[in-house]
Amino acid sequence: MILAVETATTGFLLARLGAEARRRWSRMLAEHELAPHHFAVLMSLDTAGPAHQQRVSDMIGVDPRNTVALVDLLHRRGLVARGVDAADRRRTVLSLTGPGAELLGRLREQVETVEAAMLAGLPEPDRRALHDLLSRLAATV
Amino acid sequence: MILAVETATTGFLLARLGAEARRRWSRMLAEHELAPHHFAVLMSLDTAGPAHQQRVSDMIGVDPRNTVALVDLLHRRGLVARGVDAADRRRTVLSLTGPGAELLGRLREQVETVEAAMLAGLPEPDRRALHDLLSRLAATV
DNA sequence: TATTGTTATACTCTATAACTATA
DNA sequence: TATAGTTATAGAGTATAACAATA
Repeated sequence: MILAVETATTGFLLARLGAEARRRWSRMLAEHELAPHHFAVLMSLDTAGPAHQQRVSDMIGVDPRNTVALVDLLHRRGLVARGVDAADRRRTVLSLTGPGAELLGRLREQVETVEAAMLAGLPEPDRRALHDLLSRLAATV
Repeated sequence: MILAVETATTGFLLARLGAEARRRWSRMLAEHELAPHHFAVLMSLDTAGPAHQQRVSDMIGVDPRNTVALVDLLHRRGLVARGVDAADRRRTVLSLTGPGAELLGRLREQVETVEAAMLAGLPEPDRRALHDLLSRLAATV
């Protein structure tokens, strides 16, 4: 894959490689009849613990109105539970169910395999450096 | 914007930040009635010089069939020229027109402003390191 | 009055299938 | 037979507007 690397901006490279990562996730997750965003919801709940729907939306970068359908599907499949926050009854508290956590574990392995293939062209120290830089940028954006 | 940074994979961070970069590009380019991919086509032609449509597709990561409409719009606006490759008449050679190059120059400035804002949370040496790592990864994927 | 979640909807982006013209 | 470009179209993803319940 040849890219306009010489004059490409950082944002362009992020968008370009992000789309590629998404495509690879997509193909893998399709076997489980899930989209990348569904996996992102599961992953964010595993990281943050039970969280309000809006918090989840922020974490995965999906607008709250588009998060509704994502959660609906996961809820129908029994992978996440919906609860009402007693302190603020407007809020829905999402949490991983047992089956949700179990599936997430298996998905994570497959995702790591797919990503390893995509990042294989970069030596290990550089892969770690890239991950670190992306994490720090993500925390500020 | 809080992110599931701790357990996020590199691919997730790429997709997440790539989508954010695309959103910011989008808002800026909308003033010129262009989409991110249109700008990417202009940028790739500026980098590679006259190029076959399929080469452009590879560079910007858009499927050739979806590139057709992108080029149609740019061609209608007189920003890119379509020519036929004499050596292989199946091929369309795309090139920047004068107005295309002129508009690209102005767009590039605005894009750089938008991206600077997104990357502001990262110190300059890290921004350079990130750009370098992304470039090298892009060359291998 | 502001915020959380929600619906309906329109729009954009991406992918599946198949055609044409050249090679 | 294979490849470059194209069309049509369905599906997935995203954004605009507005609403009900609660704060």
